Amino acid sequence: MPRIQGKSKPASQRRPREERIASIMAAAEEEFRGNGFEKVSMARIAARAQVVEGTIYRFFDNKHDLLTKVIEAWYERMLADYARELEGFSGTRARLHFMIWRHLQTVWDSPQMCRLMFDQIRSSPGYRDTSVFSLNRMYTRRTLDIVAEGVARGELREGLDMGLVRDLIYGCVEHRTWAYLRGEGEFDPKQSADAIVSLVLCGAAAEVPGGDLGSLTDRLASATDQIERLSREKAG
Amino acid sequence: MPRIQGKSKPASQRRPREERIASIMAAAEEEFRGNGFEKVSMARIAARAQVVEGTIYRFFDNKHDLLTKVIEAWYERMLADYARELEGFSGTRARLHFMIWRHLQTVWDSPQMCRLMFDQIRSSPGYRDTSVFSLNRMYTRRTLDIVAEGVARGELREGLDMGLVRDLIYGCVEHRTWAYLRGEGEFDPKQSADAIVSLVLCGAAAEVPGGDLGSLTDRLASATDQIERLSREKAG
DNA sequence: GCATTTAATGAATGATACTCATTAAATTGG
DNA sequence: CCAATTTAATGAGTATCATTCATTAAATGC
Repeated sequence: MPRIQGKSKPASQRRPREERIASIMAAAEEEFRGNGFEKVSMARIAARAQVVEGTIYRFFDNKHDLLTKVIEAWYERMLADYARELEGFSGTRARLHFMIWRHLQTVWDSPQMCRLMFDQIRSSPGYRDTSVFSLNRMYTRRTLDIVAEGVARGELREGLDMGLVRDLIYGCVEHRTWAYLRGEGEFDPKQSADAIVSLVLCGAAAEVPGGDLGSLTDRLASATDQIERLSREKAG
Repeated sequence: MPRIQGKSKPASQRRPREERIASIMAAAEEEFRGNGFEKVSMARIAARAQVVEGTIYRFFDNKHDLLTKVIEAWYERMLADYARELEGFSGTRARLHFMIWRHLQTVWDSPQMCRLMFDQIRSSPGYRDTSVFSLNRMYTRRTLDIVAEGVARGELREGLDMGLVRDLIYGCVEHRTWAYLRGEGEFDPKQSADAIVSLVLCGAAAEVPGGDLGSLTDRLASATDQIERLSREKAG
C-alpha cells in the first residue's frame, strides 16, 4: 500500500549528537528505573527527553536495545572501581568477603536497576553479546581467581569445581536478595556477606585451616598408640 | 463512542465446560512450551484450541492468568509424587541428595516449562497468590525439615541459618542450570546433585562427618596425661 | 413449549512499538 | 559565499496484539 504522508514540521533545531543521546538515555533510565520495562512506553521516554519517538530509533535499534545501553552504562560506571577497591584486602576470606559484600551492596543500593538487569537483560537472547555479559565474566573470573589462590595457599580444598563454587556463591546471593528486589523484604549486606562467606568457606575450606585433618588424625592415632605402648611397657 | 457491531454467527455448539477449559489449556501449554510467552498470541492459542479469542476470556482473566493456570497444573502434577518418593530415602545426606536431584531432574526434563515459571510466573506481582508459590514453599519447607533433622541428629552444625541454607542450595541449583535453560549448555542431574550436596554439606556438616572427634580428643587428653606423668617420672 | 439464563461469537477498540516520506538544518566544494 | 548534497528530526502512519462487548443461539427452568 502506498503511504500517503501529510506535512512534516521542520527539524526545529539540531542539538549535538552526544547531547541528544545522553538526554534520551537519561530519560530512559529515569522511566525504566521508576516503572520497569513493559510499563514504560517509547512515547513517554521521547516526551521526557523532549524528542520525538522516531528520533530515538535513529540512535537505538529498539526499546530493548535502549534498555540494554542504559544498563550497560550504569554497570560500567559501577564496576570501574571494584578492582582497585579489592586491592585493599588480603587473605582469601577477606577478599571473598569483599566480592560478595560489594555485590550485595550494589543490589541494596540500586534494586530497580538490578531487577531490570536480571529480568530483562540477562535472560534475553543477545545477552552474550552485551558488555554487561563480559563485565560479569570479568567479575566472576576475579572471584574464582581468589578461590584458586586460596587453593594454592592451602586455605581451600584442592580439586574444587570452580564453576560450582561460582554458582554456589552467586546463586546464594541472588536468592538472598530475591524478596528485597521485589519490595517484599529487607536484608543487611554486611551481615549477609558474613554469613554467606562463612557458609561457603566451611564447605570450600580445607577441614583444618592450613592442614589436613585426615593425615593429622592418622599421625595422632599412631603417636597415641606408641605412647600407650610405652606406658604399658613402663608399668609392666 | 457508540459501538456499532455487525452480525455475529451462532454459538455453533456447546462443548462441556471442563472439556473446553482443558482444550484451551492444552493448546496454551503447547504454544507456550514451544514459543515462550511473548511470542505466542491469543489468536494462535484460540485457533489451536478451535475456539474464538473471546471464549478464552470467559475462563481466564488474561494471557498471564492463562499461563499461570497452565504452569500451576503442570507443577501440581509433578510435585504430587515427590513426598512419597522421598520416603524411600533415609539419612540426611541421602534425603538432601534426593531433593536436589529431583529439582535438577525436573529442569532437565522440562526446561521450557521451568523457564516460563522462572521468567514469567515467579517474578510477577501476583506470584505470592498462586498455588505455584505455596507448592514451592512446601517443597523448600521439606528441604529445611531435612536440614533441621540433620541438626537434631548432630550430623549438621547447630545454629545454621535455615533461610541461608535454602538460598545456598536452590540458588546454586538455579545458577547451575542457567545455561542449559537457555539452550547454551548441558548438565548432568545426578553428577550435579552429588557435587552440590558435597559442597553444601561440607559447609553445613559437623567438622568430621560421622567421625568421632570426641573420643579422639579423650584419647589425646589421656595420652597427654600419661606423657606428662612419664616425663615427670623420668625427671624425678 | 415459552421465557430466561448462559455460552460462544467475531468484529471493534485501544495501546503501542516501530517505519518512513517529508522537511529543513549542516556540510561540502567550487 | 552560495548552490548542491548529505544528514537529522519530524510526526503521521502501520501493524500487531490483548482485551472488550453487543449479538445470537443453545441450555435450562417453569
